[in-house]
Amino acid sequence: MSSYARVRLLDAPRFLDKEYDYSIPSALEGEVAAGSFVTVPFGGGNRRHMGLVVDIAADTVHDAVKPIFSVTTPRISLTEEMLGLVCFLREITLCATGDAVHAMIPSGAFSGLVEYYRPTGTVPRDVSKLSPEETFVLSHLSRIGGAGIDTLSSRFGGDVELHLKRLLRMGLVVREFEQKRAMGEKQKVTYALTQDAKRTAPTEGSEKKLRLGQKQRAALELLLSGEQTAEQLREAGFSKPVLDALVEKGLVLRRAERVWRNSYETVSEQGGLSPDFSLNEEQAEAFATLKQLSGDGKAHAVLLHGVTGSGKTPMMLKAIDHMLSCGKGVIVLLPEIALTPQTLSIFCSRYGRRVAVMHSALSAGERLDTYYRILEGEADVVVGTRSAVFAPVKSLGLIVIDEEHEHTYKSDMNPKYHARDVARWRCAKNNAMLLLCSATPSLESYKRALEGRYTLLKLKHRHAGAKLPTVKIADMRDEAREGNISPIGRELREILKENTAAGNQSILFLNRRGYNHVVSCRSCGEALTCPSCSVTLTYHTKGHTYDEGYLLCHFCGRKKPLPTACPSCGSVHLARMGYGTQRVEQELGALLPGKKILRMDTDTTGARFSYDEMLGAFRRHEADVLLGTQMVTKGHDFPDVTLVGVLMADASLYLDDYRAAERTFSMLTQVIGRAGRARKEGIAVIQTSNPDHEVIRLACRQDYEAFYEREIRLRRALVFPPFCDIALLTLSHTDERKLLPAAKALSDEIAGLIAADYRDVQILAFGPFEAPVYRADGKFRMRMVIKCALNRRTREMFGVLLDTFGKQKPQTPLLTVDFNPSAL
DNA sequence: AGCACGCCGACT
DNA sequence: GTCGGCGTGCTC
Repeated sequence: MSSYARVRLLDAPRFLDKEYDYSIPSALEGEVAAGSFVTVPFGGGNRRHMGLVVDIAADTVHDAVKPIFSVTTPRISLTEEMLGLVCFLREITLCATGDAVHAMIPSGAFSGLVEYYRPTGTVPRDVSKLSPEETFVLSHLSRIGGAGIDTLSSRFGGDVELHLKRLLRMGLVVREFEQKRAMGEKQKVTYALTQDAKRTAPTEGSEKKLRLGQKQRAALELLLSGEQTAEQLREAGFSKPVLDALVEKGLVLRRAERVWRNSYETVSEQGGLSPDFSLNEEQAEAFATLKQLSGDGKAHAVLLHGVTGSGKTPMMLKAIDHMLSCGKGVIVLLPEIALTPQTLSIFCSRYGRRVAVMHSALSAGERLDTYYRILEGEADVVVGTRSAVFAPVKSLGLIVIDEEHEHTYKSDMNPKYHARDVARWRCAKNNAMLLLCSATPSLESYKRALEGRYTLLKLKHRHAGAKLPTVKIADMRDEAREGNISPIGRELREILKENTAAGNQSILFLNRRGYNHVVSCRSCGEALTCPSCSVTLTYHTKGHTYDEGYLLCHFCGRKKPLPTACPSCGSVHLARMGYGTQRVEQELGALLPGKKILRMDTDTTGARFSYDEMLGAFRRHEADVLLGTQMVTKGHDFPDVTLVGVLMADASLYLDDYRAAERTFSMLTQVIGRAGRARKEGIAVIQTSNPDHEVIRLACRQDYEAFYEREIRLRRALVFPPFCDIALLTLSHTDERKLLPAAKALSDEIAGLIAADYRDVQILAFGPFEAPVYRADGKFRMRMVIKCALNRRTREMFGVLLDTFGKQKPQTPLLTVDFNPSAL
């Protein structure tokens, strides 16, 4: 009884991403199931492609069915849940199957196929037909017996492909596709003396009999003090042959055990919470509800809305404890910026080796090991960033999303998924609980909670009697009128001086890096912009001298020296204006002589843990002022911080994004919550040119409910999410002239679809217009913003759009679709 | 995407 | 006559 495998290709563009039927050769019978990864012949040339078996069928409607080549090694395969998730991801993000799989499986699990060329050995009939280069390539291949495309092109340059094509056609070489070797397991090798060796004390005397060399004897002496790892021995100058000889002589035992590459093993055990902390009344009540919900074996979504400092972390830990005690696995998602050793130590000290950490800085090997540890059930508490939502946790019982409103949970690369959507799907599949935590929930989640689709739990009181800081709004318009151009206003200046003099710490927040925000020409008024992006360049100082700086594009990261003359009019009078963290740092130095100022932004936290080291130093009171961007708003309690200053509270208020108010509110609420968490009374100074703006006032009062009411009314009136969905269509190309006709065609195509096959789909289309950053990294971008209600039909329509635009000839602008993007 | 098939111009 | 241009169409 034969059966067929329904296969989707992993390395195919979207329009080829369909199910293809393949027969299962008898050699592979029983080896192929839904979820298996296989290689299959595809296309006229029967090129080998990687595929995912999505189903096994008893028959096929096709008459010419090809057989599967092989099952990939190692035999990694997707569970039913993961297979379902691949399909779900593909449908909701319109990505290709391959993109979905790569988001879920570490790339080291099975590396792709390598193109491999081998000489056939046939003698060319007519040598004169070969070009000198072709002869050269062929003779090289004959000499070494075959080579991969990578080595060939690095040896002969990019043109090899052409030469190889000719050689291929003449039948002088064949092309094969071999599977790259998957990443190996890491082993820890230790050496120890055998019982025998210990008994006979092989130091003096015995070496003559055994004919030990000097090195070998020294190695034995070292091992007398106890077992040593291969690494330690190598450092002590004992190479592998020396040790092998001792093993051979039966004096030393070599032991190899598999180790997991776990970069967080060394994380210090300094968790901030004692293992058996207790919940306060409010928390206990909320936890009781959680426990009760999880008891019915159904899927639930809970929104935990707690004011800043209300102790959401203890709640989270109790929920995790409970799930683990029920034998369930847990995933905890944190924003990238919050995934610090301090945070991790909370989990690692509590759950020890059961914890697996997943984030973008892991090496391929670490990622693979982590994946297997989870797969094998060794780790059942997964802590990580966005992509950890795909962790193959066994019997998943809980997914926690901390700081639920953070936009980092939305991926802006393929597949453009939102971790919240994936989490919801997985919880529904597993009858698990989704726990969303935030002091300032996203409007979308809060609306769902009010509608009863999520269970809403509130923590209204700050923990341990900590009080909210006194909030002062400093009107910067007064300062400007008086001619004060300093970024630090008078009021903040005074309070800062007092606070520092009293030995207290302060945090200053400014969401702008660099020294000067813009450099513009005094003669023609032109501002300097990045040559490949339409973004003004920021002036950064180097070291301590103001004039030895450079220009940096914050969009593409390009650096260039400050020109001596204006590129558009030639004038030498270039003015550096506006301010960033570097300039504020300098001003603080002058304002607070002898005090230590710590600047924290992407420029000062390049290395992997320096961010955390800085936070640690600040916590140990090694600095008086912490000045920085976004980063200072996150992180943990600083008990000695009694002053928080926000330098440009309205900077983010007038971005042309419908979420500008939400972002500003959330950011201000969190910064203000930084001050006065402990017993000490705190002050927050909010500098703004819009002191009467409602969003700023509400944030100062930490009044989320009022903010929600205000904002949701606006969204409803203007029809913005959560009252609709937004599809962002982007056309990009290096040639600006190609963009306009393509934009027109896109707009027409949409109109055509809406008028014909998709008459049932309601949309509101805006554009095409230039993207806010029209030119980025050398490419020009036109956009359309489409308001719609996302459902199967709407997505299908956008899918059709992607297919028609993807199928066009090359040289035509690329279309991408992003549903509910994190930024407009 | 790749690779076939297919139908026109300019070269030994 | 053949080699090679890239237009069109298919891939289980």
